[in-house]
Amino acid sequence: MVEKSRHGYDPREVEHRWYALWEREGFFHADAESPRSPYAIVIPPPNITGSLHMGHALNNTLQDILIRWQRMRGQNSLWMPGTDHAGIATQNVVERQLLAEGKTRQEIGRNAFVERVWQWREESGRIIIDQLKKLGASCDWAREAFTMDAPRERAVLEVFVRLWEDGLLYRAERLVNWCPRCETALADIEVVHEEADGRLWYIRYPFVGDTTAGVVVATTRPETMLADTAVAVNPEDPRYREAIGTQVILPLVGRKIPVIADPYVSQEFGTGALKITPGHDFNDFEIGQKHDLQVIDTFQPSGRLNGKFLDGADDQARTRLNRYLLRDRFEVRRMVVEDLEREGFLVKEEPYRHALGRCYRCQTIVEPYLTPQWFVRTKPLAEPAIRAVEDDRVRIIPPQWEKNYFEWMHNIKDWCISRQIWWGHQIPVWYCLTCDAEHIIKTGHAVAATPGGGPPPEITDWTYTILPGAQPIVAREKPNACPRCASQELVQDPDVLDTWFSSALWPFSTLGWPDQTKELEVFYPTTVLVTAFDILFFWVARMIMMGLKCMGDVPFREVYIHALVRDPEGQKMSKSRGNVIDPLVVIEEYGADALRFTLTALVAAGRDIRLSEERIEGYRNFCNKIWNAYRFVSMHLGGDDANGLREAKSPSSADLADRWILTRLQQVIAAVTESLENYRFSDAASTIYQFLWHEYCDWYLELVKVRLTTEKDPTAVRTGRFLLVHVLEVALRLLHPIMPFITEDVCKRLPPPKKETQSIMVEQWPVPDSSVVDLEAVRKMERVMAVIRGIRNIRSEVQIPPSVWLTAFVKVEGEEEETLLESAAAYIGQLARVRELRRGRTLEKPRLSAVAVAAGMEVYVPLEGVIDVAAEGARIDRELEKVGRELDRISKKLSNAEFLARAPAEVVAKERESQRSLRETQEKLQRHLTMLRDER
RNA sequence: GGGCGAAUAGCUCAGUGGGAGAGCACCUGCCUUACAAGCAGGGGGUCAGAGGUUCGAACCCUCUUUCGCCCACCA
Repeated sequence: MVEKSRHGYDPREVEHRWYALWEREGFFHADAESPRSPYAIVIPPPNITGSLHMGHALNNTLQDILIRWQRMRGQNSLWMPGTDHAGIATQNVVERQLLAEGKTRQEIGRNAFVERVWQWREESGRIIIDQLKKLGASCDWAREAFTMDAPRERAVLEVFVRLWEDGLLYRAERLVNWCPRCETALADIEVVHEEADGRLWYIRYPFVGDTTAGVVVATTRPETMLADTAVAVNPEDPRYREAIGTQVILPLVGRKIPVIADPYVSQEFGTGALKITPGHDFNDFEIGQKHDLQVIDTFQPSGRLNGKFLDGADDQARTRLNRYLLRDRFEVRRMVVEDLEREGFLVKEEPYRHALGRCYRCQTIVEPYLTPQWFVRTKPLAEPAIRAVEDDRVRIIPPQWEKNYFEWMHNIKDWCISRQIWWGHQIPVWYCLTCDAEHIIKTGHAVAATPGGGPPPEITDWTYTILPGAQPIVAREKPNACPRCASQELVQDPDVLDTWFSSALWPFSTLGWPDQTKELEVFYPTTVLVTAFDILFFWVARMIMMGLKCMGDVPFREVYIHALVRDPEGQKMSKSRGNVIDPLVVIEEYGADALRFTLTALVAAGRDIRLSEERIEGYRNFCNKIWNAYRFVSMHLGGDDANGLREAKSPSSADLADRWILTRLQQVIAAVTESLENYRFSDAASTIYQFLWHEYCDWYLELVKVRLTTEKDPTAVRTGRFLLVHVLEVALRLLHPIMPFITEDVCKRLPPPKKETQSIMVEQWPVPDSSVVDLEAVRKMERVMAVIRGIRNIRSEVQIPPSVWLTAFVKVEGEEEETLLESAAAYIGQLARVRELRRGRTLEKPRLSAVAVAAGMEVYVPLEGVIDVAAEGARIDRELEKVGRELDRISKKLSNAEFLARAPAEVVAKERESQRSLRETQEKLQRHLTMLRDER
């Protein structure tokens, strides 16, 4: 085991050292004043709560590949980095911390809480940046931005004010998705719908005149009945024709509510009668508006019941229902069902599977909730954004995602951008306490409790609740006085903006907007955006809308959408499933290069990646292969110093192997370049893998060995040495964007000697040199390889050990073939271990010889004297007997019913497998035996 | 309910009109002086099923089956 690691590549020390050098030398920096043409990518800013997961690793590897590649191509390559304040997510993290200390955010107050989040951000919020560096990301760190730093804050406020001025913002009381745990509104796409097992309860609402009869409604949320204000049926429904226009009694509460007719109600579902709760259901709200129904909102922000459902209840009901007060909605659900059953209103209940909406941050079941919120009118923004993609001003790759984009954009709803949390950009809107006195409720919070009944606690935190109808004063900064009444008593809207609002501005806010910076002029629109599909609507669509609105141009010309990383079973990686492969652990064990290469090799557009550790190990071995190829090269450079190698400026040679590898190299350069141009990352990776391992190492190194050990001509030897270095060096440059560390390390070690501060990352991207392309040499070399394979094949079939040198005959058809074999004789000799290679047009097949066909040529290997035919025959006989016995044993086992019944499936499968492979061996031995007998 | 995608070797996947491929796993032989994290050789597929177009189909069309994802207010 100790032996094994002796010649292994150790990434740990190497990666850290080279990254530090790149950063120190400023290789990541893009200068806006540079005359080179721009290539820009803005990073999808990771959340400050985050720690690098495989999704980040993939996403940032792909961006880094593009950035490094374009930088080598001479572009002014800017990778704009930064992090996202992640409003709700971050607030939740800090709230949990507080909770562990036995405190709540309300207790410490808004200012102290926000300060605490900033403090947390200072300590933990930059972890992910260090992790990106471990991955090798070549971001322009000097430009690092944060969605809540001062320049971004300025951009956010500016956009808000402009949208307001253009009539694209409004504040209105609407039913919104509400998370009772986060106690905030959510945008529609922040609700995750998930199928779940629930129940459907059937409840009878008695008629006012005849309480023995009534209308039966079906509901999945019986607790909402407390706020019902009608029952609706379909106007066409014959069952309810009589009931329409009458009144029913709301069970438990005793309120009288009308039976109304609305075509929305389906006759097929449930009983065909629908309870209407405009305060707690989106559809019911609309029906309520149409029929002018009262809206009762009987939940508190936390999802507990307030007393509004008691309005209109009789005294008796009041007394009984008081116990629902301040209880959680699900607890009330149980109580309501119980009470309904006891009082005979519950007709039946049945299991029912339906979709539940959950908060995308905390998975709590959301409630439709009536509150005043800020909305962006999205239709006018969406139209130009749709056109931009239609016109290919933004190209989505792969294009199948366009359909999703259009689908969503065409059906876009107004975007609720206000959140009732504290961590975020506070909305730049003020209200006048004087003019709007009746629309503002002021609540005081005692920040510290007073122990032992001392003086009353000092109130330092005031909360203002802004009711619908208040007149907003929208401004970039706090106005000195109310423009209407000149009062100086102004209060700011307590809400903060949706995190995604600031994300939507990212492509231009990071470049200095609203100032007219050089950076904006040079790098906007950015070249490409690289992201996973899951934030196409959250982020990509909104960036396009905001870019067009604020900059008058698209934020990026292309969007490359990649897949998600899953575990080997195709499951999403998650901590609760315990199937997470942590990229940092992988980097520690296998190196960032191996991880990057694995992700690159596996990424196929639009298809999820199933990542397994074995795969990473395989590509770690590739690193090792490169390392050992370098070791071989360096130990064979002999006395040729760097200058000697440099003299051979144009890599030309008359040698077949040289011309072959040089041609292949040019083809590989072209192929890798083309793959990257088309975002075919996995093609680029496998092309270079195949070339380095299976052509350069497996063949070219072996071919050159022949020359280095036997050739007398110093020029030929020198050319060989030069090409060993040259081909490896060019291949490393092609590989650098994918595997930045090992390529840097090996390149540094290859001659000519490099300065410490030199780096492969600023070397030129290779360009194919057509002057060295020789397709004929490739064809010829392939034939030579076929001959070598043919002989090796024979060796293996007849089990000739490598230590035995052979005579081989090749039957050729023409002079050309003869010349080819002549010139390649040394290669064939060495690689196939052939002492004597005879060739000719009239060769007779010698007695007792094995045959192979290689590229149309027949190859014979005489076995006389090579193997002892009699002994070999006897050996094969013995082997056959052994295999036969083993087969018998397995067959018996497999025909044993008891075994089949008892043994675990994998044991049976294993037995079958070994049966199959034994049969193969048997057949092969049989063939050899037959051959030996025939030849005799 | 609407939409999208997938089905190819034991596993993971590439392959878009003419040759069925790669990596891993498996079998055999080799510690051959760069590399056993390796080398050489080998076995293995009714390209989900059915029909159609074509001289020719894994590939194009239709249907079916199975799986995955996204969107959606039928209580």
